[in-house]
Order: sequence, then C-alpha cells, then structure tokens
Amino acid sequence: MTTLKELAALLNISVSTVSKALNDSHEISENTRIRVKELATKLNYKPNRIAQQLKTNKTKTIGVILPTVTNPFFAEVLHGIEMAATNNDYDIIVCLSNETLHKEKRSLELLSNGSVDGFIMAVARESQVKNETSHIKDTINNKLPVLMFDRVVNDIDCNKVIVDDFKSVYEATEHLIINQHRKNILLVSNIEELSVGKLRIEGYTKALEDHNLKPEILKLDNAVDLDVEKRIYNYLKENVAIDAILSVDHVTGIVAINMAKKLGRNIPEDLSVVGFGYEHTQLLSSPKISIIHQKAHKIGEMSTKLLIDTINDEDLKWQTIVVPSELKLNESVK
Amino acid sequence: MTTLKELAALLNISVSTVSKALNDSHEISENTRIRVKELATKLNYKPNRIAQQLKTNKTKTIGVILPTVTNPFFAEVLHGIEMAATNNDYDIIVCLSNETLHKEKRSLELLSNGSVDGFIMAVARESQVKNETSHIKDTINNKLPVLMFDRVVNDIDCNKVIVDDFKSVYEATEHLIINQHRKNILLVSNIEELSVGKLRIEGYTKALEDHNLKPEILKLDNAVDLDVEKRIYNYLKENVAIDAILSVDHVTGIVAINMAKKLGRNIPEDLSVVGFGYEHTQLLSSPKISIIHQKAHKIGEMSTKLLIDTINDEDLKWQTIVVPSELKLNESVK
DNA sequence: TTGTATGCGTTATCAT
DNA sequence: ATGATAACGCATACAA
Repeated sequence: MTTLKELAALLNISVSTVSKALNDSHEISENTRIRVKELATKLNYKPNRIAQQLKTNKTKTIGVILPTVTNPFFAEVLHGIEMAATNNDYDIIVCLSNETLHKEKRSLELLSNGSVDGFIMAVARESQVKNETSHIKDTINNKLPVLMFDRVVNDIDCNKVIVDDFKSVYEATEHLIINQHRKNILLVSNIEELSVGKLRIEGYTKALEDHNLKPEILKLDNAVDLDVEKRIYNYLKENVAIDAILSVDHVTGIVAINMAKKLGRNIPEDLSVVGFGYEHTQLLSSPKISIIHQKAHKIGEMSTKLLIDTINDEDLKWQTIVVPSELKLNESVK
Repeated sequence: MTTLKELAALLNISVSTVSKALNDSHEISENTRIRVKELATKLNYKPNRIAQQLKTNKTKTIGVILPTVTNPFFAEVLHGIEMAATNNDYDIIVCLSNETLHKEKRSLELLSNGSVDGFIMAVARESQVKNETSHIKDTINNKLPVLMFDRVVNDIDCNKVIVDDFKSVYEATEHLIINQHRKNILLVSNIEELSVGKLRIEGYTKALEDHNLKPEILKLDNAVDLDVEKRIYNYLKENVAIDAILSVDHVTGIVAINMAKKLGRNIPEDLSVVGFGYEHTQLLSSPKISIIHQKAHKIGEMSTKLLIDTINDEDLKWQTIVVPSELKLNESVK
C-alpha cells in the first residue's frame, strides 16, 4: 500500500505537505497540490484507515450483535443497518450470539477495545431468559453507547428501538373479533420466553378480555421443526371450534395454514390466520396469510441513525423509538 | 480506555516493562509481572486493537461482501463465516452489494485501505450479468486475497468455494426420471442470469437429453412476487401433462406446490416437486418439498478457513473447493 | 508556502 | 530485570 512517506519521497517534499495537499489545505500552492494529487491517483493512494483511526480515536465502525441472521426478521434489520451505516460512512462489524449469553458477552468484550464506536444489539434469548445483562451495563459504563432493538432490557438506560408488540397484536386480535366476527381465536407461539413474545401474548389476552372472550394459547416453547407441525395439527384436529389463529412468530402461521388445509378447513372462510411476517412471507403461503408486518428494515435504519447521533453528540438524551407495525390482510378477506 | 502509559505511570515503571509483563516476557520479574497484571485487571485494561493493527499491519478482520442477506442461502453462509471467523479470532466487516455493481465496487475499494486482511464475496447479480469484474482483479493485484463462493467469475484466478450445481441438478433430475418414473419434468427458474442458474439448467438439460426426454423450462427472470404465483399457476393449468417440477431456486418450488394443490394435483402421487432449500425450507411446505440441500453453513466455514490459510501463507496455491449438496427427499416418496 | 516535530498506543530493538 | 527509543501511517501545531 502506498503511504504518504512514499509519495513525499518521490516528489522530494515533506510528508506533511503531501498530507495537507491531499486534504485540500489552503496553505498549499495550487501547483504542488496538483502534482501531489496526480501522483496519488497514479499510485492509487488511499489513506490507511487504521492510522487514521488511531489518530482521531474514532473508528467509524459500529458493532452489530444479532442473535441469529437466519431469522428473516434479523436479516432484514441487518439490511437496514448496513444501508444506513453505508450512507453515513460507517462500517459494521457483525457478530452472531447464536442466542447464547457467553457468545454475546464475548463479542461485546472483544469489540470494546477500540474496535468500534458503539453497538447495536438485540439481546440473546439466553441472556433474556436468565436476565443476565451485566455485560451490557459494563459496556455502557465503559463509555461505549449501546442501542438495543426489538428485544430490550427494561432496566438498562440506553437508546432503544422497539416494535409496538402489545398494540399491534391487540389491534390484530380486535380486527379478528370485530371485523371478522371470530370468537375462538387460538394463539400459537414458540417465542413465549422472549420479551417480545410476552408482550404479544399480553396484547392478545387483553383484547380477548376486553371482548369477554376466553384466551386459548398453544405454547410450543421453541420446539423443533417436525414437532411444530404435529402439535399444531393435533391441536386443530381436537379443537374444531377454532375459527381463527394468531401466530406471534414468523413461521407457525404458515405451518398452521398448511395443517388446517390438510384437515379440510376452508381458509379464509372458516378460519382466519394471522401471523408475523416480513418481505416474502406471504409468497410462501397459499391462501395468503394475513401478517403483522414489522418494519424490520426501518428498525435497522432508525437504530443506526440514532446510534450515530449519539456517538457524535455525547450528551444527547436516551430515547425510545417505537416503530409501528402494519396489518396486511389476506387480499381475499374483506 | 486504560492504556499502557497510564498503567506505567501508576506503577512508576516504564511503558515497555508494562508491555512485556502483560505479554509474559521471561525477562520480567515474577514480582512486577504480578503487580502489573493485577492493576491491569483492576482497571480492566485491554490492548487497543487499532494500535496493534497499525503496529503489526494485520487487522485480523475479513471483509465479507454479500449480494443480500435476506436470501436464506446467504444468511446461512454468513452464519458459517461468522462462526469460523470467531473460532480463528477474526472479525468480519459485512457489506451488502444489494446485487448492484456500484455498491460491490465501492465496498471493495473502501475496505482496501488497510481495513481488512482479505475478502470473502459472492458476486452481485449485476456484476455477473454485465461481466464487469475489473474491481475484483484490482483488489487482488492490490495484494488483498479474495475468495469467491457460490457465484464465481471463471476468468479470475483465486480461491473459490462452489456448489456442485451441475451435478446435483443432474442427479436430482435423474432421480425423478429413474426412480420416480417421471417423463414431463418442468424446470422453473428465476435466476437464469446467474452463473449458478445457468449451471443448474445445464444439469437438468443434460439429464433429460441423456434419457431422450424433452426439456421444458419456465423462466421467470427475477419476476416479482405476485407475478411468480400467477405465471406458475397458469403454466401448470395449461400443461396438464407435467408430472414433476424442478425449481432451481429456493422459493418457486414452494410456490409450485401451493399452486399445484390449488389445481387439485396430488403431491407426491401425481406430481413430484424438487427445489433448492435450506434449514427451514421444508417446514414451510406441505406436503414436504424434496430439496437439494446446499450446505450453506459449510460453504461459509470452508471459505473462511481457506481465506485465513491464504492470508497466513502468501504463496499457498489457489484452490477450488466443491461442497457437495445433498438430495433430501420428501419423506412420503419412496 | 513548505517543513519539522509530536503524538495516537503498541511492540520490538537495543541499551543500561 | 528494566528502561529508553524508534517505528507503524497519519494529522496537526508550530517553525521557518
């Protein structure tokens, strides 16, 4: 890699002159500036980022710690983060906690050595279940700003970007009750240990209570694939009164549709199905599932912008941004 | 952040002594080593990574450039990359090209300033279609090793990790012909402009020719969601003789199953469906789609290991690793 | 207008 | 066993 020193030697001028010329300092003559720039272009000079980082004590890099990236929600959030980061001349270092506490902790500690200017993270399942979050507090005390999205820790004071989990599910449930006249709405969940899962279940429960209906919940507690199918199938088979299904994750809704069809139910006439979903979810189901569409991309973008603002303005007050979800109905439902 | 200098000042010894003590140099007395380490632990000292990078001229960081991460294949590859990188004490900086040439080029150039020790990439759709790859060659000439996976550029000499696209589709097609006695096999594709799409189509075509059957291909050229459904539906409706569908991407196979069911076809009795798929693909279809399972996670892992080997051994010869796929049949198919 | 000197935090070489 | 010094590549305050 070409360095300032090399350029200086070739041009028989000092390193600082070269540096200033390249940075368009007004104290450099037109003539030398041009000479320097020409040679720089010719030799494809690029300022060494590491040296700049050491000098300025800014990395222009964000640490992104995700529980997983095979879940389409997090993949889409990552997409949003990457776009916003790029637009603001930031890089992202991505770590995956695989939902484990120790990996999350390790990533946070490893990058807290000057590698990044701040973190965007969604808390790992294990950390949330064990309510073990001291590593996150340590990071913040270490003067590294942390922004949490989606899965957040309530008693940590920091920037947050969350989804209106309670509200969106409450409203979707009300929609089923009021507009579609459903009375036996089953909630299916395989994320009931997560903060978001709890909130969604609460939204559903509250809506049913408000309309004097009885909650009915099938908890799959993170079961594996085939089990999911079987358990939903059996449940539907034995509970024929069910006229609507509300899935609080992004996969059991589609499975429910497939199982209901297998049992000969007519969708959406006899049975309404609502799930959480993302960009391509609806393409994969037939008939189309209605989805609560989380603006995952937007969550990523807003998280990034907010974190960068915080990095650049130390005494900016923490805030919590709620990104509203959108209920996208199956077209054939009126 | 605590620095060596601060530790030295507090202990009234020199910076170099502190450095040596922390690095377990044998020329430091037991006594001071312990004192130094105790204080370091107490103050939570961590060597500044940026300074180390500047000193050693190694970043221990890999640049990962992906076309997208919402495609589950790339998400799973990323997962594999991240795991292998972590196991080897490497970080990854992730950039998404969004399938565009200019973003891919920009990412490559931006990170070629000392930010990373090498690259792992899958070529963007646009770059591949326009066959514009000089930016990649430039990077390699710049002494930064590049490893390409999945979508590769043939006339660039570098490490490659690829899937046996031709072979896996050839064999899947033969399976349909020989074991399932299918004669009218439709190939559905929405990735025919990609190198992998071309290879898969060739594998299919060759298999049909070898068995004296007529190829029948539905090219969707990257159509949008609703269009995909409609076109597959119409095609199946008008071509009742079709007794097998081979999808060369990870989504049209599931759509085909749904459309075929809508048309009253019996799967797998009257119609076999094979697609490409990943971890959760089969859960989303009913009846289960048969899939050509690409070992995406393994591709990511092997790519990372190979790149790190190359980084650490300059004159290691380039190699091309083929990661075989596995045909996972629908259980009900014998 | 150009050049010299210093420092970012670390490690390595060479004194003491 | 410990310390002084230089160097990585860059930016900048200060001389000239």
